[in-house]
Amino acid sequence: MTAMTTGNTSRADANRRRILDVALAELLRDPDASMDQIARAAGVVRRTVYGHFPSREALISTLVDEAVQALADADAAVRAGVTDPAEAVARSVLAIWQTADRYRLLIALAQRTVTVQGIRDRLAPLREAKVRLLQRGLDTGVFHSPLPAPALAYVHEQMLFALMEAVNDGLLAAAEAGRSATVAVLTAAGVPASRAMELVAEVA
Amino acid sequence: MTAMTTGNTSRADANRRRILDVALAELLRDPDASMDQIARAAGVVRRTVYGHFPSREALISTLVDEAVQALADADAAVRAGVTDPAEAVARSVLAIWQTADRYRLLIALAQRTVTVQGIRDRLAPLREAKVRLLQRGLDTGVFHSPLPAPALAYVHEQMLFALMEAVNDGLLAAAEAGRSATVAVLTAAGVPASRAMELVAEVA
DNA sequence: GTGCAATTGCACGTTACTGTGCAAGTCCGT
DNA sequence: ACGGACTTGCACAGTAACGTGCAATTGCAC
Repeated sequence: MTAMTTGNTSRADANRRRILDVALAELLRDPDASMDQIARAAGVVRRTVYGHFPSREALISTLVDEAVQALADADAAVRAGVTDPAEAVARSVLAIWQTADRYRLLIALAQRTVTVQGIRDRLAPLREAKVRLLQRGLDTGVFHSPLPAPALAYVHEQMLFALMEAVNDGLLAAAEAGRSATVAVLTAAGVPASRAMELVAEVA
Repeated sequence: MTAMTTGNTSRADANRRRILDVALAELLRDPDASMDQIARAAGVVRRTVYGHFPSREALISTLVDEAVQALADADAAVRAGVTDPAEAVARSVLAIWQTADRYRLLIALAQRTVTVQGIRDRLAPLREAKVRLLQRGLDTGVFHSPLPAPALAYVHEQMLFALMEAVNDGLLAAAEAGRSATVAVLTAAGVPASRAMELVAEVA
């Protein structure tokens, strides 16, 4: 197991990649999944995982980094000069939905975790941007809610969580899920269902 | 430690009660809280907890039973001959909000848990009732959503979760939280914000 | 104030997981 | 078919938690 630190052989890279993918799935299913569970699920022995990641912490940290990156990218795509808050939210939700699993991991870990110090911190910029967006919508009367913007942001986060769960449990068709989720989120922000559907049709 | 099984002395009862209360709080904070953490938080030694509950499993199970009971009671109060689905939902949310912590424990444990077999089962009747209620609202046009009733039920659950979190984090005034939450949930079901506020004012 | 239940303190045995070391494989490019 | 990167298998030490037994102690109730 000596090397692997230089890691440039394709075989090792493929394994590393598979371990990360499987780890994401396993940790989603059970946030306390052991290294052995993850390794076996990846078709590899525990010892091999330690060849790629020095510790469980490091593995999860890598996962979190990738997730934050994916989210930031998705978010950047939204910020492309959209002025209407409702449209911005619509685009944002649709974008996030694409990286649903990673988003979900982040939220799940950020909710309750001493595990990786600073998930909340790394998510903070995104959260704040979202809050500002919602605030603007509330101020301009595009959104209507008795909730302050930060609370509404929490609600949106958890709604997406709920809808991913619903897809997992077969309660919601995966094909339609993204659009449904977007309409649901807009509706929760007080946008009339009719207007929400218009927007989604227009954006998607 | 011999006895305690007969448990009728007030001291033991008080301890048992306190352990349960503290355990609820600790498990809410960290679903993986150890028996030692719980015991210490309850101002008691680990060994004493085992005097009251034969196992961690049993302790949690008791907590779940109490929570389900509290929820069922709250739900029963709602079913008192209310025909309008929107009003029923409003009453339901307000009632559940009263037992927020317990509800939250249930959802948190039910989401991810091999721990106690059958939390989902024990919650199933309540979930189904909720789904039927939502379905009726969708059918009669009181609610509007692209989501099927079961998915909407998930969303409502998670919304409450998010709002409790928001209260915890000081983003939402505790005094107003119940009413705000109710309006938010109704809004998410596609009830216009104005109508939702009317309803809440009327019910509360 | 005394008695008995309840609590404590401590010492176990058990299980499960993490992270590491090392020797023996296995796979792939060349 | 050779060599080196990668993987496996196994063994190990360290840690943390569960659940239990027992003797000593505390504190209510009467």
